[in-house]
Amino acid sequence: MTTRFSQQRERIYKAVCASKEHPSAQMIYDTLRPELPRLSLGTVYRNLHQLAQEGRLVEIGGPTARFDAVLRPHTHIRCRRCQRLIDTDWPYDAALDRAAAAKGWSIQDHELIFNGICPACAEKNTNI
Amino acid sequence: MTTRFSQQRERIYKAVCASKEHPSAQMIYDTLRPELPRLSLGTVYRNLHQLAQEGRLVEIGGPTARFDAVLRPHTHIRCRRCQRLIDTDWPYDAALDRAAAAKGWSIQDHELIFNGICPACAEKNTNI
DNA sequence: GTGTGTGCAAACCGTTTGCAGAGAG
DNA sequence: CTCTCTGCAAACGGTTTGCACACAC
Repeated sequence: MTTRFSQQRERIYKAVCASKEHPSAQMIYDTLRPELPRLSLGTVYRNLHQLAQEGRLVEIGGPTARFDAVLRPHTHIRCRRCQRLIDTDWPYDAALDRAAAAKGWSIQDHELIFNGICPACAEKNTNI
Repeated sequence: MTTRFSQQRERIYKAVCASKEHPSAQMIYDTLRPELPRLSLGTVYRNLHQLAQEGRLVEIGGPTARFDAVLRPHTHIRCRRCQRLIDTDWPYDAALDRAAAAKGWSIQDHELIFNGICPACAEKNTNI
């Protein structure tokens, strides 16, 4: 039951912190593999979930999960072309949660994700 | 290239419209199977995507995709226990999109999903 | 008749899990 | 020594795809 220290867990945590883009499990795996050649993807998933459960990371839902070391609630922008996911400085509005707590639902939080095209993709590909 | 009429596509579209909860591909398949015993899940997926591309449906992202026949932008509440997904009457704030169009991103829209526990689940299971 | 749509099954991709062995305490 | 964590590989669930046939036009 007690959580022990593990080299892999710390490396995974640091990799999430170091990444500007909120990485997926696969991205972390790819990043760490050169340094930890025996690392397995299962270990990455297990540790990400444990870190999320401990509250050291936040999991951002989606077709493929992304992880975020910024714990304060905030909002994201996602690029529809390259799937890049970054923070907005648009503030998380806790008033929304209070207001939405109608209908008998108990609201815990909300996810606000803006969809669009990032500058890099817009430049690369003018049409379509 | 031209889109032809298909019995299945219309049934799938009507099934999404008829469902109060925003159904997943599997839900639609289960709903229609009794009436169309030869329907295949692949057909459901293909038609949902085509309907979304034609703008007759909207796809709501998530670990498993959900589909919505309400085209006007609006927001959702999701139950963390039973995964039920319903509409909020909380208005979609287009001002957010305009405001977020900083940093050179071209914002198309946003997804605002409240997470919480629905009344039914709250009643069933007081703890955990 | 031409070509899109369908059913079926296999493939695919992200994620989870069972197991035996390695490593932390 | 105990018990958690790891690597590996198999399994899993949602989704996509290749193929031959059916059906709309």
